[in-house]
Amino acid sequence: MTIAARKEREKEEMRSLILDAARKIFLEKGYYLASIRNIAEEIEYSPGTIYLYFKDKDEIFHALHEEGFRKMLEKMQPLEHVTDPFERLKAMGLVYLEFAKNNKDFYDLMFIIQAPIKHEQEKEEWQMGHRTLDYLKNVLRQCQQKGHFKNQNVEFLSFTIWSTMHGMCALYCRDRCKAYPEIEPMELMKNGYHSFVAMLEKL
Amino acid sequence: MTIAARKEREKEEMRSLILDAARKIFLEKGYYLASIRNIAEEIEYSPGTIYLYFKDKDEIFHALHEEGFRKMLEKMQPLEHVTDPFERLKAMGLVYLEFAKNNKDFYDLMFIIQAPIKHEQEKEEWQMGHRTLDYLKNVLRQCQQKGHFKNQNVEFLSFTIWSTMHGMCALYCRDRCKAYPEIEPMELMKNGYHSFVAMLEKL
DNA sequence: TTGTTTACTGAACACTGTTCAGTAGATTTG
DNA sequence: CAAATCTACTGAACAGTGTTCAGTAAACAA
Repeated sequence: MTIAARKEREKEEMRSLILDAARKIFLEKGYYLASIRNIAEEIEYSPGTIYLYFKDKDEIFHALHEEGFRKMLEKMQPLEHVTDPFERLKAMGLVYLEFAKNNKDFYDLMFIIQAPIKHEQEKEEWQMGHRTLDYLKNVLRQCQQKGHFKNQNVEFLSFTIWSTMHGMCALYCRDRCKAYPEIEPMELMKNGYHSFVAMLEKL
Repeated sequence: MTIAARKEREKEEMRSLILDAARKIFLEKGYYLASIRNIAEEIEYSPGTIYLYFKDKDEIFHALHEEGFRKMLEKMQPLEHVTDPFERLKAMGLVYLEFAKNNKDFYDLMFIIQAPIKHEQEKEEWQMGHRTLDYLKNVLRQCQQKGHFKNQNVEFLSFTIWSTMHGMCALYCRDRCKAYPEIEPMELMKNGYHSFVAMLEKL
């Protein structure tokens, strides 16, 4: 059994090796400019080898995609301990912004790049998305119980909030913040976020 | 002179022909999947011909990019006649949303896809962006004179508003509205926008 | 009619994702 | 231990990509 175990381990290690190289190349060049040959060269194997561990380029991409979501959810975990729902909502926004700042390329890969999506993968990823969105909606409902967002529909409000956060991060990732040459991108994001929180507070 | 004039005209016509085909292919497949050979086939010329009219694939892309901005600014023109600045601001948002809805692929091409940008092109496009952004900031300042947005910094507020609008459109273009399976995408956008306007009104 | 200019072609180059026959080495069997 | 099998890997091949450029045929000027 020890041999089979070792082989299993080696297989897992090889997958990691490929994924590490892929992460580097994908985050450097983006989906379309990253090539299998680049990744193969990085780990000093032939291109064909990669196909022994991943079905195609897309499967590698989606493995990284999932990794990104795990990374983000990890950062969100500690917020469970913030009891006041509005405070938790505000903290969630900051964590989101912070994640985009610290993992610019990951954010791009997770939320902006659209790689050809196979149906099986789609399901899994939507589950991830639904869970996150449901969490947001719950926080909003809790806020409503505390008197916030009177007469607001949680579905639409959650979309607005998601849009604003995503919009900021998308503009940041694609360097559109240059449109404000006088202001540091992160200062812009933080203060833009404060503007938005001010709106939420008065709503 | 008539011959030279005709040649000039023919050259212009050929450019248009290429651009028409390119628009079709680019909007169908996106930047990376659209190929010069596809475009050439569409107009029944050899691939080499296209390079007699455009420096490279990028130049074609940016010609379409510009076309998109002209299209959008055209839709914004009539809003000059809305005298109340806050009403104008609200109308601008709707026009923006409407544009993304009616020109989904164009919006994607204009605001989400990032093609390798050459420095010369960058300048022109930033001018476009700066002008639009300056216009937004001016409207916001006029709103402030009418009592809106007290104690708000126009720079940051404009970024927040831009982010929200772009966020909605980006989620729409990349089919993220599916996260709300019960709600029609455009209903989501319109109502999300109303949520946002409600916030702006109270700010 | 001859010479020149112009518009266009399509083969070539270096790249891409992906497949698959072939191989060298590790493992199992007799 | 030797022979057979099995496994992991290779790298050439295929059809595609953007781009270049020598060659050509038609339109124009002399």
